[in-house]
Amino acid sequence: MKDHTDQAGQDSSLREPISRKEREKRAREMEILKAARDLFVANGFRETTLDEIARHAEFGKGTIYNYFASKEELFLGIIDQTMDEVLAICNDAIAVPGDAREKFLRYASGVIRYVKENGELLHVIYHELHRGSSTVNVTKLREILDRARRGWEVLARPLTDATQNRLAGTCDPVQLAVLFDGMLRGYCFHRFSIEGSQQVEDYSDAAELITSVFFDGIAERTHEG
Amino acid sequence: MKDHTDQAGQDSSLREPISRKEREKRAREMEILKAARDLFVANGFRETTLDEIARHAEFGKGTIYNYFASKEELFLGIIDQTMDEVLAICNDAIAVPGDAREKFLRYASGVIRYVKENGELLHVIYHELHRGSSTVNVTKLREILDRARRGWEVLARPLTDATQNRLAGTCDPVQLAVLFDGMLRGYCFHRFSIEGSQQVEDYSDAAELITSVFFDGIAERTHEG
DNA sequence: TCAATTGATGACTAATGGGTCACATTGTAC
DNA sequence: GTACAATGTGACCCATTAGTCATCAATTGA
Repeated sequence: MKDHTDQAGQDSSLREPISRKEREKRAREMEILKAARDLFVANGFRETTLDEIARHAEFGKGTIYNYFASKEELFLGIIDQTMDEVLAICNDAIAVPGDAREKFLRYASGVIRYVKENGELLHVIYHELHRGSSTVNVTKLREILDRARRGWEVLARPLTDATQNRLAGTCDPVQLAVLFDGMLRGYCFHRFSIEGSQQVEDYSDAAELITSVFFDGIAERTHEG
Repeated sequence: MKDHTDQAGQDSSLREPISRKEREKRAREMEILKAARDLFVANGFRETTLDEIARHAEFGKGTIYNYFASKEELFLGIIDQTMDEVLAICNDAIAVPGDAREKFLRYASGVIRYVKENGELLHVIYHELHRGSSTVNVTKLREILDRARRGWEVLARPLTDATQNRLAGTCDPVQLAVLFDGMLRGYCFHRFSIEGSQQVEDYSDAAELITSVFFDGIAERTHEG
């Protein structure tokens, strides 16, 4: 899906219907998305004005509307990107060779890094999802929720194996993935919002702690088989 | 600083500085808080207008301002109530006789019930906390965060005992309480927001699952001592 | 070179909603 | 009953902001 700019008129251009104009349009679209995202991350969705976005993207306000029909649509574009990225973290994690523990460890450090870099973006999105009705068109919302679900399903996959998860027969693995995700987000909230993120560069300790709690629990191991 | 209008001159009124007027004022104040809370729970903070609150409380809009200086102050009043209630759940939980596991089980079912009854109130509050700067006066915000912290500290207390927590020496028990809380909120988000809360009346299963994961982990127990 | 088409622009519009205030209503004192 | 205080009220004010559109600039094609 990459565009190759064969300007000298090679035949390959027949198989490449994306013109320069189209490419420039796309590039500008990405530019706007990028600017909007920066501001949403920093200030939240509702508290970011279109004028700010336009100024930050170095476009006129009217221009934004040549690319996105509304502020909501712009936001949906960003959600799309984000969901893709999070899903990528999931897929990357379960591709790790080894047992479920190692996959979850990778997922944990992936998410922590992502939240560190993207601030409250995920939180803002979850907040919007939370309150379906008013803000965002409902069918689009369903679609987004489905994608969130898909992420959990990917994570749950290694947990369906009884050798990886003593509760495999007892409860829904997706439920467990949700709990793991909850711990992660709880950690991130606590670390980056409550305590004022004092420049700790390495979060692998945290990822390991969370994974360890999830798989081994915090109780002293007794010798019951 | 209370005015005591002991009109009939009984001696007992000396020991009772709250006049009828004062009581009625307080009652009306609570009435307004209740109405505002209903709407915030249903629709969120920003999306609730003062006109709606006034209409729902059956007062004129101007009257609201005789009791609260601003919409923000009204919201802070609700946060105060909520923090008290959550702290009460914490204290109730650690008062349960038995080991840490039983206390946490109580906490879990308390929180799940609370979220079920109060909808996204907690989420709305956390969302506002998240984005300190703009919305809410900063010193007040610090105070609120401190109260959240205090809840975790209460929960962490039984975890400082090494017989209750194999990680007692290794990591901060407050951190662990945060993780537990994260699982709870993850669960609630998933149950009440993502999946459309199909009338399940009993959530003790969930509370038990979460507690079990937290204390025992999901890994198959091997016989390593 | 000169239309013509495409696209950028920001002053403007309309709607929203927090906050105010002059007036109305109720309660109290004598 | 009258005067006075305290409290309730909603029409109004004004700042904010999503969205529009007449106008302008750039590019294209002949």
